[in-house]
Parts: sequence; structure tokens; C-alpha cells
Amino acid sequence: MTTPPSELPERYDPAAAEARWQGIWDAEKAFHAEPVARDGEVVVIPDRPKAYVLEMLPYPSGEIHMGHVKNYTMGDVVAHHRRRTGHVVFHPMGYDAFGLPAENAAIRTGEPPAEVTARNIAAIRTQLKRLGFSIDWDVEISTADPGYYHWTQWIFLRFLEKGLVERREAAVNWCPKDQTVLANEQVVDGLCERCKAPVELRQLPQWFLRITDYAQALLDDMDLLVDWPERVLTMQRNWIGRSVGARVEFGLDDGSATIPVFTTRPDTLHGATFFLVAPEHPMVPRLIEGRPEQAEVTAYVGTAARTPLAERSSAERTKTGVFTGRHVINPVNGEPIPVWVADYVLMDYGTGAIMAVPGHDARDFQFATTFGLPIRRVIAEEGVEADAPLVEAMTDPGRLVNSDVLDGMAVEEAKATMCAWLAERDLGDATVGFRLRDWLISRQRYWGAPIPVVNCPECGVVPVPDDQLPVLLPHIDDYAPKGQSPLASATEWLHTTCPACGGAATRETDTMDTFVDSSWYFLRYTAPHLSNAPFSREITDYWLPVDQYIGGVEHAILHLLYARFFTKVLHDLGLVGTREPFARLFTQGMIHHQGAKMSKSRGNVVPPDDIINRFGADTLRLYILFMGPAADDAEWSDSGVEGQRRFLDRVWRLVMALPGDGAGERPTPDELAGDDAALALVRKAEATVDKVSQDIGERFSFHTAISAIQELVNHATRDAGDGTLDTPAGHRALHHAARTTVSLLFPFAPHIASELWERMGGGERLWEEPWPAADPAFLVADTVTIVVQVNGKLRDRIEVAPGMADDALLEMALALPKVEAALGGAEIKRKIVVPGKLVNLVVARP
RNA sequence: GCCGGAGUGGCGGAACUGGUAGACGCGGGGGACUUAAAAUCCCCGGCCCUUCGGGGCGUGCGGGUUCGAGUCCCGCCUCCGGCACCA
Repeated sequence: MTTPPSELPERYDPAAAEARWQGIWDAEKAFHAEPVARDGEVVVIPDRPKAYVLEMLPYPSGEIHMGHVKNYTMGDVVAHHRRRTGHVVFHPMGYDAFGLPAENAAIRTGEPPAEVTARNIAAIRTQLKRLGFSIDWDVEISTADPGYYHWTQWIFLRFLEKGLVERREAAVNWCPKDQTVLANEQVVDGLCERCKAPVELRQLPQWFLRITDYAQALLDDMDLLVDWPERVLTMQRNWIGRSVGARVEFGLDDGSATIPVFTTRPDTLHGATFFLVAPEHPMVPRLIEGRPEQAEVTAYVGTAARTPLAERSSAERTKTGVFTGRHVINPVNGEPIPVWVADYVLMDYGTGAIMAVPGHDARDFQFATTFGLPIRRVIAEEGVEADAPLVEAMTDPGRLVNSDVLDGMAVEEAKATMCAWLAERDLGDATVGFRLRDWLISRQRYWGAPIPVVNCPECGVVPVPDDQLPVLLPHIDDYAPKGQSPLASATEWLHTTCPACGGAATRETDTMDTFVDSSWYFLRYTAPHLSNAPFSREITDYWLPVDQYIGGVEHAILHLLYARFFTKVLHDLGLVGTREPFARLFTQGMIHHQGAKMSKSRGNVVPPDDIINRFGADTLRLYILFMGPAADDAEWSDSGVEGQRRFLDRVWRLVMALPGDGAGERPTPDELAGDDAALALVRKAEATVDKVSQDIGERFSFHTAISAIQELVNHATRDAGDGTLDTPAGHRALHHAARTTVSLLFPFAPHIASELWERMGGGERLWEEPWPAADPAFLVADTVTIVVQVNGKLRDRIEVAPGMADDALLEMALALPKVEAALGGAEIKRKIVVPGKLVNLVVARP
């Protein structure tokens, strides 16, 4: 659409109206909610029901995109609806402001990240305000503010006290381009999620949060997440990867030590013919010390360390390994089996060592075949000989063979029996393994919350005392990565005294993963300026859990798992009352354009500001929700946007052309009696109220809510145009339909709705007008359409009064000429009557 | 391979509990208004056949249950997402 909005007065002018209403809402603090924790204030907890409506906070890149528009518009519709249905609505906004992009800009331009970020936040805020969201701007936060990261550090120290923080040397994912360590979650297909450089493994001292301690709780409490999408729960389950099995101790041949393994198949222990340890296994140097194999094994370990992660973890790759010259004793039969080092064994899963059962594990089978190691059958299918040779690993169910006391048992029985057998002899026990790894939170970067500890040559790692928080980011001149944190170059900041002994010490120079910041932000909104605590228990107990959380499915694992973990720990520390942060979650689909995800590199981005400039914010809000089911991906269409603008213009014209009389309350059925068109329109309005309320309140089905409003507007416009409503009752019906339309439209298109509401004499404060409730008297129709079928095929329809007796319906149906023709004189074998719906006549098929 | 989700007109989609398939919107065709255009309004759009009354077929494919299936069951196919050398 290239034509500028007409200057004609009857045309709606979004620019003027939107600016005006945004000004009114701002001045009135229309969307501020209490309670919020403030220094020295007594808290009053409301007795009305609350609704905490939250959308995932944006990273302040400086520009919002259509995904943000969709996310925040959905949240805004829900917030408006809850507000007008009697809830105290908390609807805050903030910025996930630490992170690499601002730092990378600093490396390029030398401008401090804090300044880049402040400018970007201001730009984002302006764009969000242009969309007219009902956000409580009084509680806005930025995770990069010292007032915020003070408490991120404080929470870190609580984790430290609870033993949930660990500093350890570990093989970590290292991105050579970003010069930093990555969390497992940030490595995708062996590449850095951010810059796509191949990730390397490095042994470095790093900081971890022990999320694995909460693996089981994270699984168990999914029961509390009744309104989470199934696929998100599945993704988290896959990620946590619980498997039930056993820990089994294998003694070294010289009796000097035992090496534990984790296996999910303790039933196959008699089939273990060799033993594998990971190259990084701490026992490796001891195993080969002074042996002829030492040189070869050491070389293999070195090669494994240099092999890129993606290659090493590829299932297609041929198995490699090297014999250590040593043996361990299989505890079930005393048999010595050879110990090999193989890089398909992962040090950070299970115990870093496995028993190899080539007969019943595909990977072990391949290894045995490659290196000529024995393969033993211990399970046989029905009708297969116990010693039948295996040409591939047999992983199907069957009966145990060649397994002593287990012989003849089914797999499940054998597992249980073996676990009991091992436990009795103190050789192992039933246990559970998780795929989930501890969360690596240290980053060798500047723009993050400094890890609040001091490294003292005498005392080791010493936490910074609470009263010395926050550990502020120092000013530095050069942000370029050098393999260690740029913070190390701030010498004055770096050198400090040990809080424990007072001697010379240095500060920790690593900063925290930004996912730490965003793991608790939903709590800080309730106390954005509180200076002596991160939040107040009394107030978080009122607001939490978040009633409706909305965001992109790309956060299904990372952010949502971390935030759940944080909430559980804070709960166990007695700091919050809830075990889960987000009671209901909605994950939205992405907006595509020209067949692909919108991205700068593809050049297919449609900037929201452009659309607002051309059509107004209301049109954009309406269109983004009308595109399709909110959970699905949707394809951007310029002409689709125009369609929604046309709709708003139609609403505008409907209201502006309302007759001078007829305004007022909803007419009663009696007042409309005898005026069919007026009655039908009021019925339509009431049905629309019902439909829209359900679609917003229960179904998250915004596109059908909008179509329902469009149907009402079409109905009213049509009847208003052709004179059918040119009666006193008709005018009242028309006014009621228009008022209902505007009221229902408000959550989607708040500016034009407010403007029209005011022009209809409703005043300024539509945001707090009670949500309409349908009058049930109008929801029962005075006629219903009965479908008449013959053998299940539609033949005719009849209009009858509701509640007509079955016999009467049948009689009418049988009298229909079309039905008579379809029956063709055949005998009716069965008559089905569904009251209010249909009649189905069943005859013998010719 | 394992787990989860989805397949409906030219397009996005609707049909919520088994009961009128295609609401609403986009695009398309025709018409009114206009000097013309834009805007607006009206009409027509699943496919095939038709003597213009209507008839047949139709929701990825093949079966089944049922008076009746887009919806339920069984078996496939395709697409999307997650996990995957995790012992």
C-alpha cells in the first residue's frame, strides 16, 4: 500500500491517537501494580487474585524484531484480559543486558559496553512504548546494572555456601574465535552456537553450578507444570536423559584398586569380554606406569585430546582404541578381561569407564570386531541356541543364557536379580545415570557479572563478604580477548586483600554466563530497587509463580531449565516459597519471511517500526496475532497486514456512523421482541463475547478471537448499511454491537479501541472497564438448524424452534421432498435424532 | 535409532465434546460508484459432472469402529522439532 492515509476526517489517524493514548497511560501509571518491595516500606498484600504475566526479557540489541512484537503482544492481550477480569496484574519488562554483542562492539570501537548497552536499552524501550504495551514501567530492570548484579553475585555466594558451586579443572568446550569457554548447551553440532567456529576441548580450571544435584527434582517437578507444552517437557526430559542401571566395581588385576562402571544392562555382565576407559580417565597414567604400552597409550590420549569434539562424538566414526596391557576382574565370574583406552568412552558421563558387552551393544560389537576381541552371547531370542554366533549386536528382548544363576530369566528380571546379587557382595548397586552435565558458568569475558571471589595464595578461594558486594566491573581500556578475561588487565582492581587473612590476593577475573542473570530476573521485578536484599519473601510469595510465561521455544532447554534449577535452590534455601517459577508456559512460533526465518544476513527482515509508521501499532499487533495459531511458525505477508488495517478502518466507520439515538445499556430480550434483525445482532454480540473470552482466557487462540470480532463487525456493518436496523430497537442493537466490538478489541488494538470508546462517551479508562460478560438469555437461539441426513449424507436442512420433540422433527424431516427423493421409497431401518443438531435416516443400501 | 508435534481450497487457517468441512483473512474473478484511479460497497470462488432441479467425489495413504469420522482405533507415508558413540 503506497497511498498515504487520506486527510478525510472519517479516516482513523493512528499516529496521533497512539501517541495521545500512550501519553495518557504513562501519566496515569495505568499499568502499575502493587505490591513491590521497597526499602523501609510496610507491605500490604492485596486480597484480590493476582496474575503475573511475563514474557521473556529481550536482549537489548537496539532493535526489536517481529518475534518480540508477537511475544509481547500475546502477553499484553493476556494482561489486559486478566486486568479487566478482576485480577491484580503484574506485567513487567527488563533487559538481559550482559553478553557478547556489546562486548564485541566494544572490541571494534573501543566504546565501553556499558555505554553501548545503555543506548540500546533506550532504543528498545522507545520501540516497545510505540507498540503501546501495558507494561509496568516502574519496575523495569537491567541485568547489567550494579543494583541487579549485586544480587546475582549474592545468590552465587549462597550457592557457594550450599556446596552447589565447584571450581575444577575440566575438559571444557573452548571457542577459539570468541576466546571463551562455552556451556554444553551452547555447543550445537560441535560448533559454537554464536559464531559457528568449531569447538575445541581444553583442560582448564572452571566454575560450575551443580545442576546435576537437581536432575531428579527437575524431572519430578514436571508434574507441577501441567500447562507446559508437551514438546518442551520432552526436550527437557531428553536433555536430562535419565537412565536406570547399576554401578559395578571391577577390581584391577593386581588388586591395587577398583574401577567403577555405570551400565544400564547389568543383566549382561556375564557377556563383558573387555573393559574400556576414557582417555581422560584419571586411572590411565597409573595403569600404564612403566609398562611397555606406556608410550603408545600416552600418544593415543594426546591424539584424543586434540580431536575436535564434533568428530570425536560422531557415531559413524570407526572405533579407535589402544590396549593398556592391564586387566580387570569381572566380579560375576572372576574372569580377567583386558583394559583398553577408547575415545568413544566419555569421561563426563557415568564413571568414565565401561564394561564392554559386544554381544549386546552395537558400539562394543564394532570395537570387538575391529580389534579381534571375543564376543559372547548372553541373551537368546525364543528358539535360538544359547551358543548361536552373533553377526551383530543383539539388543532385542530374550532369555538370559551363559549367565549362571540368571539363565532362563527375562531381561528385566535378570537386571533386578543382578543388582541384588551385586549389592549383597558389596560389588555394586542399582543406580541412576543422567545425561545432564553440571553447568559451566565461568566466561573469560568482560561484560558479565564478576564472580565474587578472591584467590588467596594462603587461603585459596575466598568468597567476597556480602557487605563488600557488588564486585563492580572495573574500567578497562582494551576489551580484546587474550585467552583470559580482559578483567585481568585492570591491575588496580585485580590486586586486593584476602577477606580471610588480609594478605595480598587477586580477584577472580572470570565473569558469569548471562544465563545466570536471567535465571532469577522474574524475582527481582518484585523488588527492583530494594537495596538490602534481592527480593522480599513476603512479596514473591504473593506474585510467584508466574501465572503465564511466554517466549520462544529456542529457550526450551537452556533458560527454562536454568530458571527452574535456580528456583528450586532458592526454595531449598528458604528464600522463595515456590519450587517452580513458571506455572504455565506458552511457546510461540517464529515469524518467517520469504520462506525463511527473518535475519539480517538474509536481508528479509521487516522492521516493526516501518509497519507502525505505515499502518499504526494496532494494525501490527492485530496482524501478528491473526497470522495463525500463536504456537506455530507463520509467514509474513504485507497484504495480510493491509487486511487488518482495512478491518480497523471498518470498525472506525461503524462507530463513527452510529445513529444519534440508541446509546446506553445492553437492551433486554423484551425490548427487542419482534425486531428480528436487532435481536440477531445482539445475539451475535453476546456470542462473540463468549467466544473471545474463551479464546483469550482459556485457549490462547488469538487468531480465532480476532476472526470472531471480525464476524461481529461484518454482521453489524452489513445490517447497518442496508437499513434493516433502522428502528429504535435496531439502533440500540447497533450501539450495543459497536460498544461490544470496541471493548473486545481493546486488548488487541488498545489505541483505536480507547479512542472509539471515548468518542462513544465511555471515558478514558477502558483499561479498567470490566470485561464484558455475555447475557445467557441471548446465547440460546430462538431457532436452530437441523441437518437432515439419509445414510449419513446431508440432504436438507430445517429451521425449527429449539427443544422440538424428536417425533415432530422426524415427521418434518420425512415430509421434505429432497429427503423423500433420497429415500426412494426404501424401508427406513433406523432413525437417529440428535436434539438440536440433526436427523439421520438409515435405509438399506440399494 | 529413540522421543515429541503436524499433514484440510491458490495461500494462512476454522471446525473446541464424533454430528452442516472450508468460518475469518489474503490472493483471484465479476459488478456498482468515479472523467479516471484510489478508497468503499455488492456478488462469485474445493474438485468433477449436470437436462441447472441437482448428483458424485473430497481433510497425506490403506484399512477399521460407528447411523455418522478432519476428529476415535490399527498399519503406513511425508514434513518439522528435540536427543543420539550417554554405556
